Amino acid sequence: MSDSYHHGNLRQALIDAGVKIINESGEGGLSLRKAAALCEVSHAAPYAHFKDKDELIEAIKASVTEQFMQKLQCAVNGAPDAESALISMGNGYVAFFLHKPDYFKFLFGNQNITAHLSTDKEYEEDYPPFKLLKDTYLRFTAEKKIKKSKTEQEMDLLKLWSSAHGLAAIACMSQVKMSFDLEKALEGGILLK
Amino acid sequence: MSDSYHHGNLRQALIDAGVKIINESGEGGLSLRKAAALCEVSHAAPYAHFKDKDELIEAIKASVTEQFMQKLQCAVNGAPDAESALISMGNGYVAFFLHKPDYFKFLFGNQNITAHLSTDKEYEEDYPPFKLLKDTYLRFTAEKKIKKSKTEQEMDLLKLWSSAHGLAAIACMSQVKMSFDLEKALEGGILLK
DNA sequence: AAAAATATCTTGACAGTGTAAAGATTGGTT
DNA sequence: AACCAATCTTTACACTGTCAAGATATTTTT
Repeated sequence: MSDSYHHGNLRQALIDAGVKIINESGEGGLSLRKAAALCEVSHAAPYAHFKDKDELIEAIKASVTEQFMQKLQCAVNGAPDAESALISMGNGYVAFFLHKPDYFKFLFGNQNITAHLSTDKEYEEDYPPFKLLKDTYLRFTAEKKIKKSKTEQEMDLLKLWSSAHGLAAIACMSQVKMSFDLEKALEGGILLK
Repeated sequence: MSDSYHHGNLRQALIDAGVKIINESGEGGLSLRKAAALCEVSHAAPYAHFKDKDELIEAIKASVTEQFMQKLQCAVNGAPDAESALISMGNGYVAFFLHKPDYFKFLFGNQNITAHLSTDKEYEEDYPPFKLLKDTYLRFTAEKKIKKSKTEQEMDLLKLWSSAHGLAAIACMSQVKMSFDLEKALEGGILLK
């Protein structure tokens, strides 16, 4: 808390600095030393809180993923039933990155994410957005009393996830010219017919 | 051709060295100096052929994209009609990266690709794989005598592309556990029902 | 409350990186 | 034969991640 030697909460400050740098100059502009400088701290100070540059990047990703999850959770919570929750979650998935393309590149640029398509096991270690998708999907099949084999369920999940993710990828990573407004098209149901 | 000072074909040798490095250690292991060392040339020699590291990377991407296009073109050429060409192109799209996940990360990790969804304009500058998709799709609508509005066509293209791309992304960038064989599922028609 | 242990931060150093400038070597052109 | 442009080397610099050693503050122990 004292202003001189100890920062007080350098760990979180470094994460916030990282998010700021990514918003301003993308992942390419992110360096340990710049983040440290933003926190007015020496270039080696981060090593008291992170083993690696990678470990800082992981923490920044977790922070951005929290924002992402908030948006997805909102979309799910605002839906009257599981079916429309699935749809508005997909729309929220794409819309989030449509407004923050740099976040997409940062999160998925070279990162590995853990996901278990299987629906009959523990999957607490799943990538949180995927876990939410799985839960919502299972709620959907329950509400609609849909009976599907395990493999069919897994394929449904894979299709749901990859269609939303693919649309976000194309929209964020490519210079796509189109005559329609993608955000409006989402509401119109381009994702899930 | 002489062994001493001039390399002979350093430009292509650097590109090949880059591809090799990416296959062995991913994009993270790629540096100008390592590529130069592989060609047994000084660390500044690449600057006679490439303005930037980025320019070398672009050239490497073009080389990998050629391989990719070859696979897609094969898939299209081997199909009896445009409809099955569309399907087998999508399968080839995913299968290519399923065998070379590092290529996916390298090509789409942080890169921008140009694509014009509009079907009634010149689009020679489009990303070649997308151009092939667009051509095949137009051939398909012609064969089936399908009449669609411009917007509908663009949305079809976007859906086709993003579903294949999304599936490849999920398969390559994530540690997904599934109980079925994705490659078999592709042949079974998971992509285009 | 004093002392010891720990967490946090600074300084200095090193190898690896991209890139620029200046000079050496070569092949092709006139 | 003389010149020119292309190609390559050498040298240098700023920036990066990381480590080691030491300084300072906080917490724990006695």
